[in-house]
This record gives sequence, C-alpha cells and structure tokens, in this order.
Amino acid sequence: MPETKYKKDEDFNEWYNEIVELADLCDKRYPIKGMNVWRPYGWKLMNHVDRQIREEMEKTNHQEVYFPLLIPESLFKKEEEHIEGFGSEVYWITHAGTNELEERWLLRPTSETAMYPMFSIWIRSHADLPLKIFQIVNTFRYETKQTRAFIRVREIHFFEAHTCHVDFEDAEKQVKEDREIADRLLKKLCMPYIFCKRPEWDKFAGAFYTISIDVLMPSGRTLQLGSIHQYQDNFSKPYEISYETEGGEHNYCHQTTYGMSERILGALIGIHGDNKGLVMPPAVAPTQVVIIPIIFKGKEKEVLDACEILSKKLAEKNIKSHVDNRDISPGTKYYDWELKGVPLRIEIGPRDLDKKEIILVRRDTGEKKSVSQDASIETITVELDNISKSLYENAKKFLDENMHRVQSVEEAKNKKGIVELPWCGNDDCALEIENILDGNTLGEPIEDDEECKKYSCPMCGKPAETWMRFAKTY
RNA sequence: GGGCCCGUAGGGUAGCUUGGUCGAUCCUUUUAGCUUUGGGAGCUAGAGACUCCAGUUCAAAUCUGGGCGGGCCCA
Repeated sequence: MPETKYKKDEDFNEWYNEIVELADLCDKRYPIKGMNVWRPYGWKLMNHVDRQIREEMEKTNHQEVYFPLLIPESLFKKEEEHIEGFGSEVYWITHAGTNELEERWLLRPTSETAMYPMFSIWIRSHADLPLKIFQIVNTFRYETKQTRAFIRVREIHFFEAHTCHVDFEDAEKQVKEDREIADRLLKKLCMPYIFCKRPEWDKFAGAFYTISIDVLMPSGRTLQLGSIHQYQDNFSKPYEISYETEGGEHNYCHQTTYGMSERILGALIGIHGDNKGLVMPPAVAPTQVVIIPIIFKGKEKEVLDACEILSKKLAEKNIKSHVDNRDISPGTKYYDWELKGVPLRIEIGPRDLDKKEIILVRRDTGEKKSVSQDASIETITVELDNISKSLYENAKKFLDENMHRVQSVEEAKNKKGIVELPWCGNDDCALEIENILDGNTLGEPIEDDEECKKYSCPMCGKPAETWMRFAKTY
C-alpha cells in the first residue's frame, strides 16, 4: 500500500509539505518567498471553503464589496496603534513608471485603512446602521520568518468582514453573531476549535479586544484560523465615522471586524489528512462521490451507462459526483482520488451489475461494502453524513486529549498541546511562563469560569483572575 | 542583526573528496503505438537536467570567487 514518504504521526511538518505537493494544491517554486501559485485543485478547495463563507455572510445580511489593493500612506497612518502593529510588515510602492511617487502607497495588509475613509462618507444617519460588509481578497504581509504553504505566506487569501454600529452594545451583538458564524462554518468543516480572548499585548493593532479562533494541529502546535475584533470607537474617531442620532446628536460608530484566511485550508489538510493524502469533509469536497467503472472488454457500455445513471441520480439529490472514465487502471484511480480526499468512492463492474449492487468505499476508514442499487442513494447520503460525523469526532477527541488544565508550570512543561494555567492578570507573569514553556500565550477562555479563582498564579502566587492558555503556535 | 547549509530533467537521486572513464546513474514523470483494466500493468520506440557569471586548467557537474534562488539555527 503506497503511502507518503513522511508519516503524519512521525514527522508532521515534512508530511504536510509532501501532501501539499502531491495533492496538487500549490506550487512553491514561484521565485518569491512566501508567494505560492495556487494550483487547480488547491484553488478549487479554497473556493469551496469561500462558498461556505459567502453562504454564512448572506444568511447574516452582510454585503460583499471589493476595495482597492493600494492604500495611500496618509490614510494608513491615521490610527497610531495600527501603524505600530503593521508598519514593519508592509510592502511599499514608491515608484510608478519612471516617476517617484509624491506619496507612497502600500499593499493592504488588511483593509481597515482603505475602507474607513469611505465609511465616513457613506454613513450619515442612524438609519444607515448597522453597516455590514465583507470581502474576500488577497492581502500582503512581509514575513521575514520561515514561510509554509497556506500557514505562513506573504500574499494571503483573506476573508474580512467589517461592521459599524450605533453603540458598543450593538457591536457586541455582532461579535456574538460572528462567533456563531465561526461555529457553524467550522462544524461543517468538521473542525473543533477554541475561542481565546487574546492578551492585551497580543491583540490586533488598534482593537479594544481580540478573540482568536484557534485549532490544534496534529504536531501539537496551535494554528490561528481567524479572529474577531471589537474596535469600540478606536478607529471611528481618527477616521471620523459618525452618524446623526434620532435626537440630532452626532455620535461615533462602534466597529467590529472578523477575519479568516487560507489557513483554514492548511487546517483541513493537517487535521483530517492521513498517509494516503487529503481527507475532505463532504461539505467542502469538490467531488463528494467518485464513481469508478471497472471495464472489461465487451462490457464497457453496460458498465459506463450504469455509472452515468447513478451520477445523474446523485445530482438530483445535490450530491456532487464524478465518473472517472480515464483509460488507466482502476488501482491508479483509487490512489488518485484517495490523495485528493474524495470522501466516498463507488466501484461498479460487471460482477456488481449481475448482482444489482454497487461497492462503496469510505475514504476516512477504508471500509468497503456492497449495497443494492435500489437503496444506493439513501445509503450514500447516510454514509456522507457518517463521514462528517466521524471526522469531527476524531478531531474533537484529539483536541480534548491535548488540552490540559494544570496548576503549576512544572506540570505544564510535560504536556503536549494546549495548557491552561491560573493567571493573576499581570503581563510579566504570563510572559515569564511563555519563556519557561517555550510557547506563546493564546489568551483566556471567553466563557466565565469561577473555578480558577480557587487557585493562585504559578509565578507570583497572587490569586488567579482567569485561566490563561499557552501553546506552541504556528 | 549574527552564524550555518544547500542548488544535477517536472519530482526524487548517483557522480563531486582525488578534474579526464560523463556522450551524466537509477526511480518517477512524459510522448506515440500495441496490449491491458476488481489496488499504482506490460512491451517497443522517443522526450527531458549539471542555477548563472567570471576564474584556474590541455580538460570543470567536480576546484576558486561572485551573483541569484532556497533552507536552517541563534538574537
């Protein structure tokens, strides 16, 4: 049974690199570090993820827009913390044609500073609020560290939603809705996750607070898939985004943003994949069912017809199937579609036709069974559902087994994955723990939890205010 | 910012120490034809590489210097 050269549970990072290449997701040979070419299958997968995001946006009344890639320096510099946070990783445009520009332009690292001057023009009255927009675009960040396909890149495929509200409370409602969106989306992708309220020193530049969406990769490192930010009026003041109330007063808006990136794809690869290749959750699999005709001389037509009929029936039930009638051996096709992560494979050959059966093979478990042709559609629907469930359950089990709530740094040291320690609220204590554990502070759980108050901070011994999570991160 | 390593077909490799036997090995890939098809089929005939520039030399994939590209470690 041919498998990847590197095994997922032995050398995850090498395995990941191998899979990305084998499955035709991206080409890292483009001669700029961290700027990879999206190959057809990778782009298709990303588009399927984006489609799910668009669906969620539609359901929650967000409008899709597209803002320019270039931002003038003067707009970028209106909010001080924001510049400090992003300044060092911005690409600058200094020349156009043969002229040096009077004012430099930058490639968006994120779009606040492009959008907000326009919001200021658009929003006049309380009736214009809430404003809820989003875009799916490429953003640029000059990474100096090691890059990794879909996980740390310089040109980032990025979803960003921006909202404006009448007051803090309404913005808080948006944060809640964003959390629900993340939950629905990641459930579809069969990915368990955690929300963390980022510590003060690590929140988004300019935000009032930041909630991160993190998943745990099989290597034991966490990967931040996205974040939800409450800006309060931190941006609306410098960008003058205000509205007139019913009473005729002028108030500043309260704003939120919600961003996620191509890291979702990185997580899908890492969390569900195995040594045979990708395993795609049915919700985002471009092909959910692949049908392999087993052809013998003289019976080609009969078999191919049966495949096409089944494919049509599946289409009627909105199940995406593909009949692979390439002139290569069936074994090759099996490996091919396993590598691509198609959740369910169906084999139809002359023997099956005689018995009025088809053969189903699950990608995740390899389980193989014959079912009667009459009941096939129902069985396929059920199987796809079962695959989703078991992908989620396995990933959830891994996450649960690798989240540890402990009281001392000593205990924390021996744990793989994410640890939660009682924390007094003092930055220095958390930073010291980071040092000892050689990891990063993820943040505190967003759910209220009184239990930690029983314990004390392992560094200074003062009473704990909250749990604080630490992990090695990507 | 400091240190280290690497560069041979699309991918993976051998050759480099000690220059000549290299008209560059093997696997994979790929083109055409025949034959096959229930887990990567076979045969025949083809295709495809020494990162670039300069130097040393009778002779450079191999030695020297530089450029470009890639990677790692430390701060």
